Amino acid sequence: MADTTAAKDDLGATEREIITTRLEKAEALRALGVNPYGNGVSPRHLAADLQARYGEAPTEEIARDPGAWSLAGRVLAVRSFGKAAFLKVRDRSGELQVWVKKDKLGEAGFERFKLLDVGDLIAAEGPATRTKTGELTLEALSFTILTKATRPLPEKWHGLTDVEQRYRQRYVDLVVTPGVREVFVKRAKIVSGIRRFLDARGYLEVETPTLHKPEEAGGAAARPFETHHNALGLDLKLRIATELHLKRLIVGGLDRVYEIGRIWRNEGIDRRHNPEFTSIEFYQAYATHDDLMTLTEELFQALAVEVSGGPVISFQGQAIDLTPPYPRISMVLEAARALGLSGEQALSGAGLGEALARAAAGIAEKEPAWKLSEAAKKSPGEAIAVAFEILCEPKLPVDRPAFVVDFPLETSPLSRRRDADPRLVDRFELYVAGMELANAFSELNDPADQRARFEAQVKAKVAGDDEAMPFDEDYVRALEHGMPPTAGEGIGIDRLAMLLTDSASIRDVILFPLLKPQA
RNA sequence: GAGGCGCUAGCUCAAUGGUAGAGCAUUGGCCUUUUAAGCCAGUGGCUGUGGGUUCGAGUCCCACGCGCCUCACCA
Repeated sequence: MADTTAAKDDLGATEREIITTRLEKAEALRALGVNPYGNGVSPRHLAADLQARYGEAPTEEIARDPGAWSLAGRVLAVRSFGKAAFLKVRDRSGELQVWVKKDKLGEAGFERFKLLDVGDLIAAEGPATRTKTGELTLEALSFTILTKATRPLPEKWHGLTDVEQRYRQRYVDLVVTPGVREVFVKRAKIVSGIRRFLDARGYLEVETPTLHKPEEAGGAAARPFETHHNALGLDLKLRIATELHLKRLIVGGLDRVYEIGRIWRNEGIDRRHNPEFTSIEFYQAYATHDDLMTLTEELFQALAVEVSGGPVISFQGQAIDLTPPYPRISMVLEAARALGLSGEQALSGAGLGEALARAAAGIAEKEPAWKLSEAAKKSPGEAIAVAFEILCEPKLPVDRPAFVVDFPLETSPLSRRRDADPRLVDRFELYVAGMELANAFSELNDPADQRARFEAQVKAKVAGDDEAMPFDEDYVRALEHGMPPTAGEGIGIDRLAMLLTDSASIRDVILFPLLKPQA
């Protein structure tokens, strides 16, 4: 019977009544010879085709054109007049009004039409016309309900505003919330734009393992998800970065490689973090981190133009100009200056402890003050990084991106040492709108140095740093075969999508963000 | 993990501690140029869950669940 499906579910009386009624309509359609879940209908046109064909053409011109247009899509609104109705229909290209009239459809056709509900998927065919109000409209000579929607859509004016439901039922969100579809179209453009950009520069797209043996799960400071392969009896981790495998390919002579792929990090969830996210990492042999700054500027400008229509974007009310060049801001010098020291003093640790204590005393909030004073116990390089984060990061430019350069060695276990100052590495991070969007460096290719850095990581891990990297012996072996001088970069695709779609939360650029199960 | 805010009909929202309401949707009636169509008449509720205070709880208290924001961790 029609209501068995509805009765099984945990529904309120109103919703059950709606579903029951719609199931009865589906049965009524069957009785009239219409399969409420039919197929085999392929529309020959899109809503956008009619707009493109007629544009602002006057009514008389459209009337001269006998064109039989054929559309299919979801009915989003119905304005019914008894023997005629106007439907708002949407397909993947846009929306178009469909005008259904009893005298055009005939008695039988109109009986079938009367079983329509908002939300149903339909196909219609007929000539175009312009209504009295000037709206381009398809006048249906034939009309079919293709798929019966048995659940009601949210209210037509306010739509779905409960963000929890929007994320849990993204299929509804995409139907009723304006702009959601556009965000994901833009996200797709960003990814394809990056591919085109790198492909044009001779890069090869590759895929590396996402299941890592425990010793492989490095390339970043993060805690991994753990899993298990039954047949091999092998504990595995989901990758936290693609870095170490991609650089093995540089050793292998592929020279320019990139991978766009999913990364998993077993950490907190907030506006800028989802446990699984998408990164692009690319590596270019015979390039330096300076080369990558230029390349990054070109890429970001190109993507802004492609996705937003110009280099100046608007993010959360702030105009941001992505036109190169972006300022380079020295982590060491800025942190030192904020502490009242010279860069040399900060790096050598001279007066650093006192300066950190002074700075901590000058901060009202407890947490950052505590972090600053704790930093005095760390190495100068680590202390500089902490001081920069607390004292300088909030002061980075807001109306344009900024490269942070001059990273201390201790914070960068895979980066190449600077020839001019071995306490620093050739590394930069790109900050836009307060978000870290990219991280890049000239790669460390000295296997002995890499071995020492891994050993330091292992020591840190033993000392309690559960984000320190494991010792990847095979990666050192690869370096021993010789990796050409190389620069590499990673970009967070989700954050880039946030930036270019003006989205405040990473959940707004991930189709199905991770949420706790409902009670 | 900590703090703040929220959870009422399918959806969007009301309701001094005193009979849970409206709009949309839905159902029935009228209507062949509407744009959140209109007019008339109906239906629809375990107020997130569980305790407590009270003569009486959507409202006050406690616990729990889910979400959002801020912070911590992090990209």
